[in-house]
Amino acid sequence: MARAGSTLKKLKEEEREVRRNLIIDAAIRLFGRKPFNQVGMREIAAEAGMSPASIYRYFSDRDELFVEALLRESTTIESRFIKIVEQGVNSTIEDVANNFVRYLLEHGSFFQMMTHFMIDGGMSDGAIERFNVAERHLLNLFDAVFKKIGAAGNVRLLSHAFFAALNGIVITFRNYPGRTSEETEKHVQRLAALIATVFKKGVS
Amino acid sequence: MARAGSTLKKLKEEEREVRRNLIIDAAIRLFGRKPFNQVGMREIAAEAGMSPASIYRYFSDRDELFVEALLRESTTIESRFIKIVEQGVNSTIEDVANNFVRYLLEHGSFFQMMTHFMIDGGMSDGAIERFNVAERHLLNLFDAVFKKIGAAGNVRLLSHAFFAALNGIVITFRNYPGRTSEETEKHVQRLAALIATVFKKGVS
DNA sequence: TGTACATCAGTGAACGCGCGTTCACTGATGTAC
DNA sequence: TGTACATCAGTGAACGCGCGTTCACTGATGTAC
Repeated sequence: MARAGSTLKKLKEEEREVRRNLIIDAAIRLFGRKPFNQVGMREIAAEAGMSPASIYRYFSDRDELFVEALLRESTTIESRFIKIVEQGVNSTIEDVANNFVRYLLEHGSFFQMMTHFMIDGGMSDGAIERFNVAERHLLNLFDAVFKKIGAAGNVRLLSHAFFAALNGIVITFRNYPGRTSEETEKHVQRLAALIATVFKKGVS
Repeated sequence: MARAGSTLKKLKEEEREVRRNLIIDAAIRLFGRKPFNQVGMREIAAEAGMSPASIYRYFSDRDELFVEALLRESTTIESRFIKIVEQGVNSTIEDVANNFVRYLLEHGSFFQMMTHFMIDGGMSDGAIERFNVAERHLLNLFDAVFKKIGAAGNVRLLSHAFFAALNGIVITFRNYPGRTSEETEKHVQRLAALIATVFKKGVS
């Protein structure tokens, strides 16, 4: 009895988790389509196929949902780069730069949430800490790449500059007026390649 | 009579221009203190010492005021860098990088408006064009600096990358949690100096 | 197996608030004769 | 110079809307005996 009961309880919890993820997925999909502060609870609910009130069965408020979404995407990008850097045999700076900006361009959701966090701020302390953990993991990977090419001096500082420069490229030229999205992508990748080259030549 | 009349009319117009500028000044001051979308018309009115309704005697709507404010700051930064680059005898890449990030850190207003424009978009076509003119002037100055140090290849592409990298540094580390504003400033300037060095070594 | 009760996910409608903006009015200044 | 009228900047109060969030309820599922 107790066994059966606890199994059912577990199933219930799992189902609940599935629902929760459905909502996060819906939010992430919408952030990929439009700016952060133009995505409302009603729209997320519609995208997830439920009523706005239902979301509040799973998240205490808007911020909690957004933080979960950001953290989920942070984990995704982190594991993607672990593969690229640690498992890839020829993971050059160019590869990393190219993959990073491609990720930002493709995952508009992550981009929107990250920049909103950086510029407007206002996240809870716990959320900030969790986001920073992911960011630090990414920086560790960058460190490894710079060490591999024999960079001199403070490697972490290089990673900071590299990370920030790539962010800046995407932020500055992602919405450049009068360009098609193909042109934008191409330009951003050219600039990312340039940054990679300049860093490669400049740090040794 | 006609002369006196037109003089008075002119004075009226000048006075009107002064009032208009008071409002823009107030808006810019507020953008320096808090994120873009947390500055409302009521607050701007209070800062300018008038009623919210009065603002609409000078600007047709919120967007028009914000665009004027952004363009004003764009002109300011432009003339500041014309001085630094063209008149300064020793205007190295390092100087430009340092001045640029310092400007962004000090003029939170320009930073807020620029990033809002880049990330959220949604400005009128005319405003975009005017903003781009200012941006292009800045890039021309960067071009001149790169030419001076004998950069090879596509100089404008270098300027794009340099501009974007510096933007990225400020955006990424301006709000870094757990740091005082002095530490932040120092870190940003260190990274800007690093970017300048890397570019200097990497482009020749 | 059947019945009475408890639990809880889901929801349409409403609440409360803040925002950009407009309305209807006042009062000061300029103009005409 | 005095008087009647026009213009227009300025404004307190209100409008209308959209948002995050909560309420009060329904109905399905699980539990006890």
